[in-house]
Amino acid sequence: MITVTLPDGSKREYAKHISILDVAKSISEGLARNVLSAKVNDVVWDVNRTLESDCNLRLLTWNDVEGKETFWHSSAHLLAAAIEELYPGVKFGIGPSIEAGFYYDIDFMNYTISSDDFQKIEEKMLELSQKETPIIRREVTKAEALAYFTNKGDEYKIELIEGLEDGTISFYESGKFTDLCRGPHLASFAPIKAVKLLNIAGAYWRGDETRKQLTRIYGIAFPKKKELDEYLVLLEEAKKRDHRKLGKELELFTFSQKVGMGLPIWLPKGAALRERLENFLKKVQKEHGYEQVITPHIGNVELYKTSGHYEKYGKDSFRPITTPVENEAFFLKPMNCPHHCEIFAWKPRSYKDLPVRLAEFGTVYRYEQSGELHGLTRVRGFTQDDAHIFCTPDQLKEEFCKVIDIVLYIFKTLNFENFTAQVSLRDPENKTKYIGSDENWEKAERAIIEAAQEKGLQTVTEYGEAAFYGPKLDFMVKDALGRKWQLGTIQVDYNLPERFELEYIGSDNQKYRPVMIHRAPFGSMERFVAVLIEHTAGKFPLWLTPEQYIILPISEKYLDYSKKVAQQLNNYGLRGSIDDRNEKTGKKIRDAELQKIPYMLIVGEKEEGENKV
RNA sequence: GCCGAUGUAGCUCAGUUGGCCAGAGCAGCUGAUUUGUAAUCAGCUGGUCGGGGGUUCGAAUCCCUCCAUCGGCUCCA
Repeated sequence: MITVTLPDGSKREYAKHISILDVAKSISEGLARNVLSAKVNDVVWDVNRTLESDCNLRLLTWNDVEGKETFWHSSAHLLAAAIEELYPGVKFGIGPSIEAGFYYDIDFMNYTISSDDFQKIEEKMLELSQKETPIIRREVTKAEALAYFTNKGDEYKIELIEGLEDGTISFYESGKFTDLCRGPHLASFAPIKAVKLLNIAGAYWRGDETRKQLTRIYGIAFPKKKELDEYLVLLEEAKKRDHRKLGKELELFTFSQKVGMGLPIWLPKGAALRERLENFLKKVQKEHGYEQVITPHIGNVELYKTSGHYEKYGKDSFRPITTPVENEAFFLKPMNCPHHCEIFAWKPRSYKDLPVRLAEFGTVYRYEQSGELHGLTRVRGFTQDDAHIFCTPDQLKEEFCKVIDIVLYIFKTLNFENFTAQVSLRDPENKTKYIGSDENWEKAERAIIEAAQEKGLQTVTEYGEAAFYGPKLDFMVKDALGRKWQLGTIQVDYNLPERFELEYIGSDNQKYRPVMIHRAPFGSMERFVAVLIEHTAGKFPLWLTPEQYIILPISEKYLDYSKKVAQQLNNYGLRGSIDDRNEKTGKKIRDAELQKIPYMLIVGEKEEGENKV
C-alpha cells in the first residue's frame, strides 16, 4: 500500500501501481472526467502513469495553469498528428505549449502551406480527437530513439535526441503519430473539442538565425466550443485597443513612407499628450534632485569608440555622417550616456557634489531591422526619458532604490498594475558578449538584486537579457495582444565611468571612480504612449487627455456664447474646443464620443439665458 | 535581415473565372436646414487599383521585381 497526500492535507491509501486516473475516480467521477494531468511531488505527470510510492498528489484540471499547459501541449501533438496525415513526409521540430495556446515548428519540405489550409488541418485535428485516440507514454533507450527517427528521416528529432541523456528519453504515441517528448500529456486527444489555428510564421530552428527556418503554426484549443468562441471575441476586442489603430483614430501619431519607416510623426494631439507626460516626469525628477541637460543629436565617432558602443554596434548602426574634411565622422546619437559622461567630466567633482543626476529627454536613432518595426513600440527614432546618476559606491543602493520609487510612483499614478519586474543578468554561457570585469559585474548584479529586495519587489530573473555593459532591472508590461514590452529600466554601470575615466575627489583628497546608474522610467516616450493607449483603450486620464472638453452649441446661434464659455475655461488652463459645425446635436455627441473626449458641454437657448452649460 | 500574408479614394471596404469611362459608406467641398443628447437632406470633388517591368487584342485581376504594412522568427545600446 502507498499513502497519497492530497492538497487539503488528507491522506488516502491505495494499492501500489495505481494509476493517477484511478485515484481521481476514487475521489469522484466528475473529477476523473476533468483531470488533465497531475502534480506528483511537484512534478507534472500524465494521468495514465502509476504511483509506486508515497507521494503528494495534486490533480490538475482546466482551472490550473499546469492543466492548461498539458492540454495545449497535447494539442500541439494533435496538430502534428493531423499534419503528418495530411502532408506525409514532413519533419517536425518542437511543439510546446505557450502562455495562450501552442505551436509546432515543422519543416514542410516541398509542400507549400498558408493560412488557407488551416480549416482543413483543424478539421483533421477534430476528426482525430473525436476518435478519442489514446496518448501513450513509452520510455525508450537513446539507441532505440535514434533508430526510430533515423528510419523516419527526421534530422531535427535526431539532433534533439543527441542532446539527451540515455535513460531519460520518452516517446508519446497517439495513433499513427509518435513523437519524442518529455510530456506530460493528456490520456487521449478526446478532451480537445475546439481548436483554432491562429497564424503561421517562420521560425529559425533552435532560435538560431544561421540555421534553417521552419514553419511555425500557432493555435489555441479548448475543452468546449463556447470557450473558444469567447476567446476569439476577446481577441477581437483586444485588437480594438491596438495603439496603431487608436493612434490613427484619435489623431495622435502617424508614419510616412517619405519620412521613413519606423520614424514616428507626432500629430498635435499626440504631441500634447506626450508633452504632459514629459512635464509630469520633469516635475517628479526635479523633486528628486535631477537637473535637466541638453546634448546634441550627433556625436563624434570617437565618443562611441570610448564608450564601447562603436565596437559593439558600429556595424549594425546607421552609417556615420562624414564631413567634407577628411577623417571626421559623426554618428546620429543612438544613446545619451556618453554625452552625459562628458558632462560629468566637464569639471572636477567633489564627493560633496555627488550624486550628480543628469536628465534629458534625449531623442536617439537606432537602426532596427525592418522586420522588427512595430507601431510606436519598436521604432528607429525615439525619445528616451533618460537620466544618468553618478554616485559613490556607498550611495549606489540608496540611489537605485530612489529610482525604483520613481518608477513605481509613475506606474501607480497611471494605474499600471500588471507589470513584471525583471532582473536581467548576463548569459553565463556567453560572457564574451559583455564588457567589463567579472568583479564589477558581480557587484552590479548584487546591487540590483539587493535594491529590488529592499523595495519588496517580486522579480523574475532572466539570463542573457543584460545590456552589454551591465545588468538591468526592467519593468515589463504586456500590450493588448499579450506581447511583452520593456518600459522602465534601471541599470548599474561600472564600465562607462572607467572608459571615460570619470573621477571625483574624496574627503581624503584622493581620486575615486563614481558608479553610474542609467535609468528611464518610461523607457521611451513612444513605447510608453503606445502602452498607455492600449492600457486605457484611448480613454486617457483627464489630466493627460489632449482634449478635456468640447463645447457643442445646439445651433450656430449660440456660437458667440460658446466662445465666451471657451474663453473662461481656457482662463482656468483647461484644454478643449468648440464643435462649430452645422450639424445636429446627436451627431456632435457621437463624434465627441468616438474621439473619447471626457466632457461635452452643450449650450443652447436655455444655457445662454442662465449663463450655464 | 528571414518565413508567410496583405496593399483599390484621406479612412473602412466591394470589385465574380482577365472584358464597357473602377464602385459604396464615412470624411472633404457646395447648398438647403438652425437643429436639445450616439449619424438631417441633396449635389459635387476625389483613385496611373503600392512603384516598375512583363504576358495579352485587352490587366485592379495572371507572371517577375522592388517598396511598404501585418503576423511571427532573429535582434533590441
